[in-house]
Amino acid sequence: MSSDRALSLLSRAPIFQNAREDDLLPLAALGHFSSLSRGQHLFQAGQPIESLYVVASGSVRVYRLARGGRRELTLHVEGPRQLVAGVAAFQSRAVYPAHAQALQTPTEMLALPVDAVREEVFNTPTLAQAVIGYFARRQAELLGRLDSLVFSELGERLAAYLLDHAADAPHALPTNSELAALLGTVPEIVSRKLGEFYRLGLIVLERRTVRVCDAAELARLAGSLEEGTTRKAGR
Amino acid sequence: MSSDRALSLLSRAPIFQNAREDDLLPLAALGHFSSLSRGQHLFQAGQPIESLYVVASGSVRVYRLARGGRRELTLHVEGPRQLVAGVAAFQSRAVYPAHAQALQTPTEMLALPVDAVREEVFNTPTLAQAVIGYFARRQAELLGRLDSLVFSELGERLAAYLLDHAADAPHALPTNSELAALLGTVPEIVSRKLGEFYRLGLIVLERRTVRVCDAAELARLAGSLEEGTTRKAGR
DNA sequence: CGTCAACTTGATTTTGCTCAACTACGGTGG
DNA sequence: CCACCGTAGTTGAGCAAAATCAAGTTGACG
Repeated sequence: MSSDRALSLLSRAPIFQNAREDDLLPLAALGHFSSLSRGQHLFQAGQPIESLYVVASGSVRVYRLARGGRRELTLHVEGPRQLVAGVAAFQSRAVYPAHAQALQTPTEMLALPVDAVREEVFNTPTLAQAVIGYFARRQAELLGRLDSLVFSELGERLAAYLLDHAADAPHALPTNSELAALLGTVPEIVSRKLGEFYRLGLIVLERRTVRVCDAAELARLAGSLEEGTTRKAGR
Repeated sequence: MSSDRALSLLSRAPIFQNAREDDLLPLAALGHFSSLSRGQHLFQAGQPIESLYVVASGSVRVYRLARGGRRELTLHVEGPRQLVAGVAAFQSRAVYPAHAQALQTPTEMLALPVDAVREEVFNTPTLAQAVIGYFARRQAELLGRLDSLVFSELGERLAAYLLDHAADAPHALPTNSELAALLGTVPEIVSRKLGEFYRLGLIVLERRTVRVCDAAELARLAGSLEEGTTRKAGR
């Protein structure tokens, strides 16, 4: 039965990890699964908000457009058990503030009606607490994005990305366009910078799979942010 | 008695607007007021979080530093009844993620111990609801900052600022350094752009007071974001 | 084998940053 | 009352990063 699957997914989602299964039952009963293929949209910015989603399998990219679609910025990429549109669901605004698109070919999503979720969260203190913690974490992440985008230049952001994703194991790179959206730039520049890192012997590229050779040097390139935050405070 | 003042401030703070006064009493009793003069720090990034604050009078700027202090980015400017460090208080991280500094010469703050606030919020469903709503709004604002910083260039951001603050009544500009921190750039560029707008007849400047003359043209300059979001969706 | 999308690369332009000089204004103390 | 100083503002010159435009190249797939 589909609501069994919904329940088991919900109870393992980080956002609901403190809830008793009983409290999740009504939500699980209201949820329904859907499946998307790569590139399909879960929702688009400006559509009225009806559901929030939990990723069951695959992954979803949440992004915003600008300059008439010429540029895009990826806000999050969410994998299994993660929430999509979780924050938007609790805003008074009635429309999604961003686009969401499946990245893999089957990407299965559990849709939950926002009203039911809101009611359930507000009536279950442990859930409310979990949601508050989740939002706070989310905001911390966003602040990090914000100042890396404002303060550091592309080389630093790319180096940080590589360290994050390919430090230990080799890593299959997304397309340059996706990388560009993640880093807040355009594909050409990503191509150039990757080429530069390769020529410097910092990374090895083979059929879109990247391996870090000189992690220390990459860290140095990525690191100008760290220095700033290490400064000792004083009044 | 000081806790009367605390109570009246708390009960009128937007974040607590749904709470009964009874629920706020214990917080009011634990809070204490302090006074800062312009430039003094309420806290610095990296200090352990002990309190969150409600502005009683004056205003406070929350900002981050980078490049060893050469650049700064103002995240929020909060006036009376607004919260400072409200989100940070609910993160598990133990230190403030940004700096906070008084902008006016008496700036009075009510400090509340984070533990007490957390407990109170988690035990009072209406408060939890208010906090969730507040966090969601906050995140929406941050997303707006994010994409204006990533997608639009300085002229657009400055035009948007002017429309926001000086569209109707004349407006006393902050110093160029403060404006630069708000817009994510350096004072020189602000000076140049303001001069440019003046030469184009879009604004009038007189002793650091600005008045908008040609709102329509400013809106056009600020507006390249709007166009993007108006596009019709379709796949 | 043809086509399409992604990637690469070069040339050019724009934007913003940095450095440095210079001006205007508001005190302060002689 | 005036010389002095410090801060904020303005402006110019040079430079670096990134965006843009425009070819080419490669590779996957039908």
